[in-house]
Formats: sequence, structure tokens, C-alpha cells
Amino acid sequence: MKEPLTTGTMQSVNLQATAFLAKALADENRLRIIQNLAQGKKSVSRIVEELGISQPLASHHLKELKRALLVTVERSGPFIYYELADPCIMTILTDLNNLAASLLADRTKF
Amino acid sequence: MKEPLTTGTMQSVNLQATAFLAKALADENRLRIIQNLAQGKKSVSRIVEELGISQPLASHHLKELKRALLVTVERSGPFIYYELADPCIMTILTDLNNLAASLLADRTKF
DNA sequence: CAAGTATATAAACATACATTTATACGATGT
DNA sequence: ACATCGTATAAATGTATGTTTATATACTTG
Repeated sequence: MKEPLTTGTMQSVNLQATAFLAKALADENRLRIIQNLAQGKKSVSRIVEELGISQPLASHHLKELKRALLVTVERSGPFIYYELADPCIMTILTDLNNLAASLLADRTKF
Repeated sequence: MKEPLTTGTMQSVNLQATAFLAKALADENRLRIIQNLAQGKKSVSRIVEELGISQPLASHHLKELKRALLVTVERSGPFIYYELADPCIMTILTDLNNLAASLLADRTKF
């Protein structure tokens, strides 16, 4: 009788999926895109304009966000529209930002 | 009269700090360490034992977590104890995990 | 001061990733 | 069919990052 395969804790946290999601959020340009998409569905060219990044760079990061299931894609004529897959994404972003601010505030080093 | 420096949205989100924090959370071994430290303050050797990773690797990731202000360090004799800097860290981890699960569940591709 | 334990650091390496430049693809209009 | 616009992809490049192996540092004990 072998041991169960789970080596972790009770409340099973999928660390692999979590790390993957965190990695998708771990780039400032991607966060800017997410924040921009929080205003609603937008085309690539609009994102490029509003964020002032190159079109291939936007395309690359949008691809990563899509890979992480953070955005959904929809074609309409010559335009391709990206949209946040879930409103909760903004909540996480705010939470992360708040934690970051809190950690910076609490640090007692100068 | 020049424009204000902020190019972002109303509720100012420090994307740089947020991306930096996300990057610190974007590694499975670091998440395992955080999850392990959720049980309380622990020495490096204990973390190494319980997670089954090499000592230098643990040391490296602990250094990263410290750099991100996610853990605090304390020496006691020959041992060095690491501790989560803030309980909220576990909340974020759970939230990230929940979002990851939700995104995976909501995807309508097979 | 020598030896052992706990931890950190250095070196070396492979891999991943962000960015740019150039090009291809797809849709639309003439 | 051609030109043009919107977007994606490829190639190239520099840099960052995770991991291992080897070594150094710090503390403790004899």
C-alpha cells in the first residue's frame, strides 16, 4: 500500500496553474494591456495607439494573455478585438497592487 | 503648463510594483515555499527537507522572496528562519488559484 | 584552533523571455 | 488582380532566470 500521490496541503492549491497565471501577470506591458482592456473590448490598433507600444509587441503580449486564458479574441472584418475573459482579473490586479503597496509600506528598512 | 506625469487610470495602480510582485509569485518552487511557510516560521534546512529541493536552490528562491519583501529573515544561532511577511500573501495565492481554476473551467475549448 | 553543521554565494550552464525589425497573412476596396 | 490596412508571425538578439556543482561564510562545540 503506497502513499497517496498528493504531497501538499489540505486545501489543494494547483501551484502549477497558479504559477502559470502569475507569470502571465508578471510583465508591465501585459498589465497595461489588461488595465486598458478593463475599459472594454478593443482592437489591437487601438491598444497600440493608447499604450504607445509597437504593434508586434502588442500582438506578442496579447498572444501570451490569450495563452493564459486571460483574454478572449473575436474577429470583426479586418479588426481583431480582445476582451478580458473575466472581470475578476481586475480584482486580482487590484489585490496584487494593494499587497505590493502594503509590503512596501511595512518594510522597516531605509 | 505640462501634462501630469500619470498616463494611467483614475485609481492609480503601480504597475511596476505589481509586475515585480507577480514575478516573485511566478515560480512553482517559490509558491511551494510560500505555502510551506504558511504553517509558520521555518529554518532553511526544514524547508529543504519538507520540499525535497536542494539547499542552494532553496536559498536562491528565499533570496528572491526576500527581495520581493514577501518574507522576513531572522537569525537564531546557526539557523536562519524565514517567515511570511504578511498573512495576506496566502489570500492572494488562494485568489490566484481560484482565478486560474475559474479560467480553466470557463474555457469552452476542447 | 580544529571540525562540523547551517546557510549563502559563485560559477557555469541551459532555457525562457521581451523587444525590434522584417515579412507574411487576411480582409477590404478599387 | 492590385493596393492597402490591420494583424500575426519569423528571425534575430540581448537579457533575465532556474538549476546544479562547487566553494565560502558564519556559528557552535570540542
